[in-house]
Amino acid sequence: MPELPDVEVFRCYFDSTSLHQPIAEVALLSQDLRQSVSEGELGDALTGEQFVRSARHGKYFFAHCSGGAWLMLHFGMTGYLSYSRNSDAQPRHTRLRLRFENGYHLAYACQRKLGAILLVENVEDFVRQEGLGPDALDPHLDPDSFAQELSGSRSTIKAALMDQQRIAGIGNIYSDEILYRARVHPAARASRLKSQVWRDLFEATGEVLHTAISCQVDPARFPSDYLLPHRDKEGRCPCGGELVRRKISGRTAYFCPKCQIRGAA
DNA sequence: ACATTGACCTGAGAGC
DNA sequence: TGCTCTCAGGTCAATG
Repeated sequence: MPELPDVEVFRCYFDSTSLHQPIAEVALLSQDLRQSVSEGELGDALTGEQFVRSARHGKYFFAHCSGGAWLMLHFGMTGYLSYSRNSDAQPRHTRLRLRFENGYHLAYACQRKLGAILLVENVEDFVRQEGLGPDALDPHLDPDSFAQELSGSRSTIKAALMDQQRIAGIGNIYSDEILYRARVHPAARASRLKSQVWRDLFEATGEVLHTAISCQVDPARFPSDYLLPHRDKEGRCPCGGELVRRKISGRTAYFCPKCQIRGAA
């Protein structure tokens, strides 16, 4: 699940629960995530310290610790955070648990082990090392640089939007929504799109991601003319037509062939 | 050098 | 009920 809007909602949840609280204990319950530090390293960096602020780049979450280190969490396909009073109320697939001195726990849960837990020295270096593109909601991102980043791809526009090295934060779900709002066919070749299409895609990206965050990524709260509430096998496009479900660039895409004709072959 | 494919991991849901 | 099969919103190594 977790794409940029999901991670931003996690970040706000973290800020409202876990900032400025002394950390009493660190428990790493699985070491076999996609990437992980050891429990010892985590304990050394976090125990007795507190989180002073958080950050996000694309789908990556960072928490700055008073000792100087940043805790980096990536949520893979199934990760989330949960803050609770009792450790027995913790989620089933908790991989990391922090106990604060106030008695509450913050759990990082990840059913499939495709997430990551790392310690990094600073966010900018990490982003550079990973080769991540600008965050999709970076206020410095403008329509021209957006178009330039993506039009260099020889792939489909859907794959280009999901390429974290070009623009960071967009995954399978929100690429579908952005393409739907901009009325662009997901299999359109990125290199062939016209400048007006790029402007509409840029605008749709900001609108879709901001809307998803303000809806707390709850599909029931999305505007009804969005694709997401209808994005399932039986779903129909708000225009009344049938949605197509098809693998495009290796991922399952949902789209309306009547509405999304721009760039179609 | 670039894009595409399959593997990674676990569990839910469909179909028999 | 229980078994097998397919699929899932992310990434990365291997392949073309």
